[in-house]
Amino acid sequence: MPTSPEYARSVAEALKTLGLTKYEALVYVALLQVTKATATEIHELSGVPRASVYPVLDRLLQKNMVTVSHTTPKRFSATPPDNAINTLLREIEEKATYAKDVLGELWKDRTCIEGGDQELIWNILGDANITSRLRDLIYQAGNEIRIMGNWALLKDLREALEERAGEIRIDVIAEHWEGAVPEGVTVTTTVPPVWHEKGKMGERAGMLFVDGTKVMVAMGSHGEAPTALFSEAEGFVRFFSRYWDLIHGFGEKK
Amino acid sequence: MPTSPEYARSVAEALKTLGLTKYEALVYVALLQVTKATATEIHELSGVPRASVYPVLDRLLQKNMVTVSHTTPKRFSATPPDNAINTLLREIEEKATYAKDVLGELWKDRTCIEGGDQELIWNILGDANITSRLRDLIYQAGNEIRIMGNWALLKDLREALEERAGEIRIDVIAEHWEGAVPEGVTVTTTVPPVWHEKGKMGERAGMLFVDGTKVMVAMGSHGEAPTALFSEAEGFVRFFSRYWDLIHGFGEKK
DNA sequence: ACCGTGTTGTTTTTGTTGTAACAACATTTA
DNA sequence: TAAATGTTGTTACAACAAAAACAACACGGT
Repeated sequence: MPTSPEYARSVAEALKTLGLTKYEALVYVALLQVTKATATEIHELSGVPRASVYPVLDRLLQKNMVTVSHTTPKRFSATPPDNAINTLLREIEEKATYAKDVLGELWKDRTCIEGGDQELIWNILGDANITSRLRDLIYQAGNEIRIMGNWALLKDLREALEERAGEIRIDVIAEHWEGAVPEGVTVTTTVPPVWHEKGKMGERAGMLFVDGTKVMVAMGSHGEAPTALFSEAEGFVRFFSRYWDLIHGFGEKK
Repeated sequence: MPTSPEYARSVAEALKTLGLTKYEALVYVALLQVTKATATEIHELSGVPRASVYPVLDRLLQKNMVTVSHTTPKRFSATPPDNAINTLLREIEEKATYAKDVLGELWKDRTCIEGGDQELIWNILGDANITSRLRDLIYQAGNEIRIMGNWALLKDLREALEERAGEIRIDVIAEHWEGAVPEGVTVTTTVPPVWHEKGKMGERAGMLFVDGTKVMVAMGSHGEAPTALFSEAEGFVRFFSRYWDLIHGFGEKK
């Protein structure tokens, strides 16, 4: 039984995303809590069946998470978590850059299907994903950014906006702005548009124009999982562009 | 069928270490090669059974690797690999730091079993793991480093050695040294000790002393998987220390 | 009525999880 | 010294869960 309280579960979960199995996680965590142990001790400490301990330790050896001393009986010892996890992580990051390389190539010369995809409206699901997409759009903007939204949405984009502030024109419409306004950014405060009133304040809501050709709109979830829309469709862009101008008329420069 | 040749397999492998399943990888790679596609097209492109495409796309949607357009039929589009993979990676790295935190705490106050583990000799398996361990030892050295080895072993440690060069005393014994010798490092060249002659030259071989109390010896694999030994056992340390002095007598400062 | 889409089950397969049995060895006991 | 006991390391295999592969069907549009 791990002396640790509830951490056990969440840590095991974390280790699993790093590529370990449940048993591997259990054994490693158990082994961390002593300086060394025999297979049987590990079995008692971790709750993993004794017979299963051996193959598990083999795999952990390959992964450089434990070391073995060839005495009788064999003794095992955990490598310090910092080293062990960094090793795992390096492996993963390596694969990641490789995948990025190859897939990036593949993607560059993808075949352009006729019926232009620019006319479609794409959905992005999930809060984190929406923020992530907005950030990407900001970083990849060519010459102009216009963004309007509540603070819940804007606060996670400050960093990205600041970084682009020097390079391209950035206009912001917000109910308010907390902290310093970055150099090169124009902030217009105005009465809350529709999406600010809507119930829960914590929900991200707003819209982002990039280069006058792309729009992303986050609408706040109506009970469902949060969803945002992205499009380069002309009608879609024009509609929200009008809306922007309308609101902009009300606002006051800051 | 993916238009790509043999990459397909290795990329799928890489994506799996990032937490995707086989189907998820296949679908994503297929979808990358076109600007957009319906479920049926994805099925044809990827070889994944049509019925399975839907749940797979759902999961990819959650992971922000594809977007959906709610037309009839639904259209799907891959998010650019850079963004997609970074999102995956961030998730994993987050878990990793969490695990490091919690496990680091756990490890700090592990219960010290009697029969001192310092008297044991520990085995480290695998080439990468050996290098990684050597590096860790170098970074964590308190006041002195002595290292002797062939170039195959030394060349991967240059960086680590350079970093510590200013802070602590470092002595190196090598058959030769390529490139500039870092400031603060003493290199002694000498005739190749036993392990240099042994057959294959590419194999890492050598020994590392840290603070006069810890030794790690990499012996070159005799057919088996490469193995290194680590110990703080007094007899073990003394034995190799003598050996060091012996070799050192032959060498010439450089 | 027909075709393709999207959905719902069910079977097969794979890999992990869990149990049982056993040979090799060391230690104790007679 | 030899038998008895207990532990270690291995092997085989049952149980289970998740993913993969297949089959069937309701629905909407033509």
